[in-house]
Amino acid sequence: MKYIQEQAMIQHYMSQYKLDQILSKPESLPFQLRVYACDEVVLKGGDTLDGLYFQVEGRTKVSSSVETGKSLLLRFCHPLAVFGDIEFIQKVVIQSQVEAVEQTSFLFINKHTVETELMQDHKFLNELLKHLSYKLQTCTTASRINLLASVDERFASYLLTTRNQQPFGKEILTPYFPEIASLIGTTPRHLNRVIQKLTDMKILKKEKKKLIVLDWELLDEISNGLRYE
Amino acid sequence: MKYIQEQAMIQHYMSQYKLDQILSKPESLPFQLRVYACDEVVLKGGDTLDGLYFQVEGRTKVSSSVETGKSLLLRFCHPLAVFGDIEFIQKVVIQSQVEAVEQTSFLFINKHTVETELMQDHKFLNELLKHLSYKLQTCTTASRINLLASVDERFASYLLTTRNQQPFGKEILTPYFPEIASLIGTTPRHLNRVIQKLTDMKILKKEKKKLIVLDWELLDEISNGLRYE
DNA sequence: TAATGAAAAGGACAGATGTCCCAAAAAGGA
DNA sequence: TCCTTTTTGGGACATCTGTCCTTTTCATTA
Repeated sequence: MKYIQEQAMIQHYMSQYKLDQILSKPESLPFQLRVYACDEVVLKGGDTLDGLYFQVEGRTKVSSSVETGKSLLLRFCHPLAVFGDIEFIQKVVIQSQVEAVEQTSFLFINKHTVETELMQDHKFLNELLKHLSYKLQTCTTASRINLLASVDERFASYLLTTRNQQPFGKEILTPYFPEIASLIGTTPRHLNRVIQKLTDMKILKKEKKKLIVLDWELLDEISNGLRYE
Repeated sequence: MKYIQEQAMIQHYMSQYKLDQILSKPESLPFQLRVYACDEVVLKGGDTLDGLYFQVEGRTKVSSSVETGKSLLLRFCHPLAVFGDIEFIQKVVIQSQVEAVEQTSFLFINKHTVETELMQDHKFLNELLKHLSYKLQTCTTASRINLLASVDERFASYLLTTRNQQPFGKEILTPYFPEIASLIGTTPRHLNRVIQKLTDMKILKKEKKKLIVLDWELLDEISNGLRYE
C-alpha cells in the first residue's frame, strides 16, 4: 500500500464522487489517499479498524471466512463503496476481508475525525445510512436464498441476477467458476455438476470458458422466481 | 392492531427509551402508539412500508421467506428495536416479516415526517446507524456460519451463543426445536438427529422438553470456536 | 514444437441432509 | 378423566452435496 500525498488528487476524487457535497467542510478534513496493488489485502478479518475507507478507484473483493478456513464470497465492489462502517459504529474488529483485485484507491479518514466531525454531519450520515442499508438488504437476500434454495435454484438465480447490469448483479458478476461457487455457497465441484446438468438440458452451453445461456425462460422456471436482489 | 391515543403513554415510552433525548423536538412529532396482539403480523414481506416502527413493548419474531414457501427465522426482537429502516432508506418493499409473539407495542412515525424532520437530525441518525449496523453485523455472521458450517457445528455454536445472555444470544433464544432449526437453517428432522447424536455422546440430555448441556467443553470443540455473535 | 504447469472437468464414494410419514408423548380443554 | 390437538420422536429412503483424486484441457514458456 502506498500513501499518495497529492491534495489535488484527493480533491479530484472528492468532487468526482460528490463527497465534497455531503461534507460540511471538506477542505479541512485530513483525508488520505491510499493505493493498493492487485491482490493486496485492504482489511483483514479480526484486525482492528483504523478508519473509514471510501473506494474511489479499482475493484475489490469482499469475503467472510470462518476459523475452519472455508470462506464465502460476498461481493465485488466498485466506486463508490465504503468500508469500515460496521466496525466503526459497533466498535468491533473487522468482520469481512477486503482485498484489491486490481489496483485500487481509497480516500481514508481516521476514526477520530469521523467521531468528532463526520458523525455530527447529517448529510454524511445519510450517505452512510444508504451504504449500510444497501449492504443489509443484499446480505439478507443472499442469506435467505443461499440457505433456503437448492444449488440448482441458486445458480439459476445467480445467472438471472447478473443478466442485466443491475446494481447488485454487477457486484456478483465474475467469469470464474470457483468464484461463482463461493458466491452461491457451494463448491466448484458441485457447481460444475450443475452446469453439466443444465448443459445437457440445452439451457446452457460452454464456449471458450464462457457460459452462454440458451434458454432464459427455462432458467427462470428453475430459479422459482428467486433473485439475489 | 389498535391505535392508542394517549399522549401520556407515548411520552412515557419516549423517555423510557430515551427517544426524547435523541430527537431535537420530540414533542412536536406525530408519533402514534400501535398495539398488536399475539400472532398479529406487523410487517409483511412484499408490502409497502408506511413509516418507522420503534418496538417499545413485547416480543417480535423476524423472519425471511422465499417464494417457495420456506422461511428462515432471523431473530426475536425486544425493546428497543427499529423496523422499516432498510425499506425507508432504500425505498424498497418490506424485506422481512415481523410478527408479534406476545402483545407488542410500537411507537410509529410516518415516512413523511421521517423524511422532513428526522433525517436532518444527527442524533437520530446516529441511533439509526447503530441499529442498522448491528443488524448487518449479525446478519453477516449468521449467513457465514449457516453457509460454511455443518449442522453439528451450527447447533453447537447456537447453544454456546445462547449460553450467556449476550445481546444477540438473547435474540435467538427459544425452547422450541423447530424454531431453533429454522434459526440455524435446517429442518426439525435433522436437528432432532443431531440432538440425538449429542445425547448419545453424553453432551446433552433432555429433561422435560428442555435441553441440558452436560459438557460445554466438548460442545465448544464441536463448534470449532464459531459463535453467532 | 515440445515441455511444463495451472486451471478445469469429472469419476467414485461417503456422508450429510431433506422429505415423507407415522407413532408416541405431552399439553390443553371439555 | 378422557378426548383432541399439538408437539416431539424417529424409521425409511432418496438425493443432494462435499471430499478426494485423477484426467483432461488449456495456456505459457523454453
